[in-house]
Amino acid sequence: MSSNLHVGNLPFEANGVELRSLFEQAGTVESVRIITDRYTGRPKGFAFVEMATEAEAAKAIQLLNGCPMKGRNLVVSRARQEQRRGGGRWRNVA
DNA sequence: TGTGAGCGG
Repeated sequence: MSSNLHVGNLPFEANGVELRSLFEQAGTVESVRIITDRYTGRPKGFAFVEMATEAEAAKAIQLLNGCPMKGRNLVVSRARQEQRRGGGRWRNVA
């Protein structure tokens, strides 16, 4: 049970450790994943932060959304539907 | 490297 957060406007100078530390101020961070291009290996400039609960996720949004980080302000919002990492395809659709 | 959506363990 966790709530995924989409973090945009992420400075390329930021690391998952810094992001995690930031989000831990809002609650329990399950995991932090910085998105990088799988084909070029370049950072896409945004990340996903998994919070323990929806309440902490909401708190993280209020605390870290628009928060200045390394000269850039973060954009924290709820992640989209998680049907992206389902292995590339939905489950066996009838 | 910028308004973006994750494929790894």
